[in-house]
Amino acid sequence: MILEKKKAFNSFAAEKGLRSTRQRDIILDIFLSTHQHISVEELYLKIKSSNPGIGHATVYRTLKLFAESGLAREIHLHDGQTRYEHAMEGEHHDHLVCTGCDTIIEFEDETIEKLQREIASRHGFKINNHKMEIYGLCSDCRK
Amino acid sequence: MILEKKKAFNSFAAEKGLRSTRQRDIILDIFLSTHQHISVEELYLKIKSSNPGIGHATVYRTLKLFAESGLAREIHLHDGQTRYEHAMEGEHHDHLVCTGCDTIIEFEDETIEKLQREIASRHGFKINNHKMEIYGLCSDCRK
DNA sequence: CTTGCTGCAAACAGTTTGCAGAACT
DNA sequence: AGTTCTGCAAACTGTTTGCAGCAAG
Repeated sequence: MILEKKKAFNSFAAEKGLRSTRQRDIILDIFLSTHQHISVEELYLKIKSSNPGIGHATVYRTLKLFAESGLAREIHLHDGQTRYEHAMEGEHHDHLVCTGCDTIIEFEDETIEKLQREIASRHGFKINNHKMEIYGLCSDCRK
Repeated sequence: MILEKKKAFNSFAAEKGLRSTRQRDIILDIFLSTHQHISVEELYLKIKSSNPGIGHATVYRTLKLFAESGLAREIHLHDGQTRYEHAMEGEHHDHLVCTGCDTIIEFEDETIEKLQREIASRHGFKINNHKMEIYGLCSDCRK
C-alpha cells in the first residue's frame, strides 16, 4: 500500500516529465511513514535528522508536488501552519480539533456530505473541495 | 442596528475596563459599514484613506478586540489572510467559496449543524466553534 | 498624574524565490 | 550536453511586539 502510493507518484512524475531524485524519494518515504496532519516543519525536522543537508525549500516544493499528484492533501488548521495529510482518492474526512491538547480526530459523515452537495447545487456551484473543522474540547481536556 | 452594535461593544469595553479612543471609534464605524469578509489589509486601506495616520498595528489589535467582544468573527479562507465578518450572537453561517471569482456565498443549514453536534458528542467533544467551507466554481465561472 | 493606547519600526514565522552549482536523463 | 533540481540565503507576506510619546480617566 505504501508501495502502491510510490508507484502512483512515480507515474505522475513520469507523466509530468519530472526527474526522479534522491531527495524526492527520501521525502516520499518519510512522508508515507508519518501520521496524519504533519506540518511542513515537523516533516522537515524528521527528514533532517536522518538526512542532514536537505533544505527547507525542497521539502516545501516536494510537498506541493505530492499534493498536485493527489497523494497528499494540504490542510490549514487555525495555527498558521500548512499541514499535509495522506490522501487516497475519493475518500475524504473532516476534523474535530481539540483546542486544549491539539488532538485531531477524523470523522466522516455521508449525510453531511450529501447535504453539502445539495446546498452547492442549489446555488449552482460545482464542488471541487470542501473542508469542515469543529473546534472544541475533547473529553480529556474538559476535565 | 449599527447603533446597537456600537452599544454592545461599548458595554464590552466598559466591562473590560478598556478606554474609549478616537481610533477605536473610527475602526468600529468603518468595520460596521463594510461588507462581509473583509481582510485586515482591505480594512486598513479603507481606514487610511479617510484617516491617514492610523497604523497597521492598531487595526490588528482592534479587530482582535471586536472578535473578543463577539462583534466580529475571524475567518480564514485558503489565501493566507485573516478576514473578519460581522457576527451576531447565536447566528452562524458557512461559506461557499468560488475559486474562479472569489465570490463568497453564505448559507446556513440546521441539519448539518445538528449532525455536527451529534458527531461531537459521540466523541465526547464540547464544541466551541466550527467552520465549513465548500470550494468550487459558481454558476458564472462554470461558463 | 497614572495607566492604557497608539504609531512606528523592528522582529517574527511561515513560505517563496533567485541563483550558482550539482545531478538526472 | 542539456535541463531540471537542489541548497542556500535573501526576499516576501501577514502579523505581532517593544517602546517612547500621547491621551483618557
